[in-house]
Amino acid sequence: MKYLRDIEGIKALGKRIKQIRLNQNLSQEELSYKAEIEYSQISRIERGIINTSVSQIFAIAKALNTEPHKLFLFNEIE
Amino acid sequence: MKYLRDIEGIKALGKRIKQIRLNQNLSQEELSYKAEIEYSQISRIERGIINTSVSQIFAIAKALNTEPHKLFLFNEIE
DNA sequence: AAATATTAGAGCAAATTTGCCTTATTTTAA
DNA sequence: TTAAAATAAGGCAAATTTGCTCTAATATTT
Repeated sequence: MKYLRDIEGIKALGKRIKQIRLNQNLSQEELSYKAEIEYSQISRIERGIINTSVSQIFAIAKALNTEPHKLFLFNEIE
Repeated sequence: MKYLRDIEGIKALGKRIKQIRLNQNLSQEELSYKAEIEYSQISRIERGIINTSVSQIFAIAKALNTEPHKLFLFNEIE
C-alpha cells in the first residue's frame, strides 16, 4: 500500500486557509505566531505542497477564531 | 518551537470517525480497504493515538461517502 | 462454550513532516 | 522608483507518521 497524498485536497485546503486569513487581514507571520506553528510551514500549507497534520489544522482554526470544520468548506465565499 | 500534537482534538476526531463508520455498519477492515489506508492505521486513528494527515482524512471521508468537514462535527448525533 | 470476527496493541524500517535557518522573489507602501 | 514588508522557496536534521507484520484481547455469532 502506498503512502497517501491527496494533492487536490491539500491544495484546496491551503487556498481556503489563505482565504480566511486574508479576510481577517492577518499576515502569515501573525498567523504563525498565534497558531504556534513555524512560519515556513504556514507558507507550505497555504501553497498546498504539504500534507499537514490534523493538529496543525486545529491550531490554525483556533488562531483564526473559527471551527476546524470550516477550514474544509471549500466552496464558501467568506 | 515544539512539535504540535492536539491530543483532545485527535481523540475527538477518532471518536467521530468511529461513530460514522459504525452508523454504516462497516468494520475497520472494510473502511481500510475502501480508503486504501493500512488497517492498523485506522485503528490508531479511531483510538486517537495518532496525529494523522489531512490526506488520510480526505480518503476516509470519501470511503464513508461523506464530506471531509463532517468528520470535524464533533457534536453531531449521526 | 467454542469458533469466528473484530479490534487493540507492539515493534520496526522507510518515508514524510516539521522546525529552523537562509536567501530569492513578489507585493505593498512611502 | 526605492524601501520595506510579505511571501516563496531551498536545504537539512530530528521527530513523527505510515505501512507492514505479528500476537493478544475483546466482542459477536453459532
